[in-house]
Amino acid sequence: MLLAQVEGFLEVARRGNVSRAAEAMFVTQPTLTARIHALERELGEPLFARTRRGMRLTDAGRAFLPYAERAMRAVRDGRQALTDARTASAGRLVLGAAPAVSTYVLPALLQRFAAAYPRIEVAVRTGHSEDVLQMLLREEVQLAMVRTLRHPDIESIPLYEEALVLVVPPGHPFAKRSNVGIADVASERLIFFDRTSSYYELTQSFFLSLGVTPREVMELDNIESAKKMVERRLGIALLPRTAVAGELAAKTLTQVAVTDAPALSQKIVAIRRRDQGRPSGTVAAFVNLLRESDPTAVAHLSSPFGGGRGGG
Amino acid sequence: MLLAQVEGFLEVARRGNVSRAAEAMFVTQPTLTARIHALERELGEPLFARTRRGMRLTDAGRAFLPYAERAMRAVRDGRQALTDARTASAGRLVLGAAPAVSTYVLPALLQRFAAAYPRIEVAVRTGHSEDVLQMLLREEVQLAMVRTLRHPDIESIPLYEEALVLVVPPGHPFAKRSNVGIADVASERLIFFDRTSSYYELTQSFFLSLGVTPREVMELDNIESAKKMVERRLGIALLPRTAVAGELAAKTLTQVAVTDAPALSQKIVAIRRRDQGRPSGTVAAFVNLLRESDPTAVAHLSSPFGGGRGGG
DNA sequence: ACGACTCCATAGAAAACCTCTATAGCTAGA
DNA sequence: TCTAGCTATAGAGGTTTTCTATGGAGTCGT
Repeated sequence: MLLAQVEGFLEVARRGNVSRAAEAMFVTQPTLTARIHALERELGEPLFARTRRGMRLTDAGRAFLPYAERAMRAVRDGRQALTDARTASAGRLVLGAAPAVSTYVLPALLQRFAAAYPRIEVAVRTGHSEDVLQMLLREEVQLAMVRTLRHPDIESIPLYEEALVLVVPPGHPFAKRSNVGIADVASERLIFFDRTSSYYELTQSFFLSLGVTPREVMELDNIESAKKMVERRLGIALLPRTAVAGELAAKTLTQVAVTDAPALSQKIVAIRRRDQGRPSGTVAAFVNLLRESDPTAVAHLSSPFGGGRGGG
Repeated sequence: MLLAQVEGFLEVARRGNVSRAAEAMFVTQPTLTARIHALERELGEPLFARTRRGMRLTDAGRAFLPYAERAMRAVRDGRQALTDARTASAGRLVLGAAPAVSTYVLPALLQRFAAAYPRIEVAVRTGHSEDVLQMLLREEVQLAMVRTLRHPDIESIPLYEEALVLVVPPGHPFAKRSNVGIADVASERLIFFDRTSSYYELTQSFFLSLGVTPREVMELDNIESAKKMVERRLGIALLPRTAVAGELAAKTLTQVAVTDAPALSQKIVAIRRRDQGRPSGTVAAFVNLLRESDPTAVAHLSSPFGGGRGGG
């Protein structure tokens, strides 16, 4: 069965006249007649009753009609869906993101994205970078924003460098001192978050590499809680710059520079399955927005502590 | 776009491998490759990313996939619908019927029909014969059961002859007399039904042709009410035999033969649009049932008064 | 009643398309 | 380096499709 036959069937059914239908379809009447005949032969039943006035649907034709319409509509909609996806005017985008990205970076990005592409439906799956990588490999997400990872089947786009900054409650002694060293930090009550997260590993090895052993006071499984703990003066913490931007601005937390330690930061990248071909449609639209956002929404989130600026 | 291309797309998407998909579709690999290429060219976008291991859907391909499936399903279901209709194993049958047919003849018929073809959905539109004819011409019904009508665009199948019989309440003087003449009838209180119905016209001209003028007592717009009136001894009536079969059996009404008048009856036919081609599927199934029913369910409804027996 | 008109069906030739076999190109893995 | 497994390509052959031209049937108007 050919779609041209189905389409011809619909056109003839609509107009009750082969000649007009043929004209409308830009073919000759014998061509369309042949298509109808072929379709009837294949279906084993006349779809039209031939009358003096033209073609009328038989009961069989009437029974087939809704299915023919459905098939043509499916094809038409499929074409439209591709056009939409190509122009990114509609479609669906499924993103994966590490928790810090999901909570502190994506909202602003998605706000801009939704404004630019209102008809694209966006879904976000949050998880630790390694878990998100697995989602990507299983094709549960199309694009993921995580810390730098290595895997043969993915390719990465550098996004930005996220600094871990030392935050203390307002009025904390460190806030007034001009010189805070890593040894000072290690002797304070420290608040860490999420032992299963890469941040934990990163911060631990940071201290170890500097020859100091932090005095752990508290470990929480999410950044929000850690911030609250610092605000309640239960300790100080090294937290992602993006996660404390609001509190720093509101002066409910104070950032303290550590003078004798290198910048502590982590590269955030967008990753994608290498075998997925060129990013197309919705993904491409989002990636473009990421690039554009770099000097603005994302760049200003880069910390003066680590100072890094994401590649583009 | 060809359905073969869409089908090939689905098969390749399912298996992730052109060669296997080709094998499954009983074509060679280059053929299927060509189909995929043609589809991609027509849609203006690669649907697959070619990898070492085979073919993976691109985002575009994934976007198109549900539509392709929908289209193929529509075609498959359409084929099935035609098969069902041909074997009358499923489908829809829309009948038109005159009130007396709809109320007194169809129930038994449809009961048998539903038993024979349980998956056929039946709808009945009731109206006066002329109205039902219009429905048929407007293709709102596929087949109609009405009194004999003449119209160039319809063809008729004789069904049965429906007699109008004289019914009186039990214990009525007529019930005991061996000889009731038309003059006797005309002098009784008569109950008619529905001036807009053909029955009214028929009964009126019946009396007129016999030179008697009936004394009309009551006119009702439906047969059920007329029967009730007779049962309450408000008069006697000429009613369709099929409509009083139950009451006669239950002896709540008594049939009286009129000795000096010809049979009064009306031919009931099934009509169909002439330009609809051979009755197919559900309609054919119903027509066959009508024919089979003639000696049984329908024939016994023919009245000993009129005595007519529908043609077949 | 006749002729023009409209409609679908058919014939035959030309063109387009599809499908095949054979083979190339590429990559991964032994 | 060689083999295996994948898709892409080339070119021939054959089927299919499409066209123009015409037939045949019936309707409508004069």
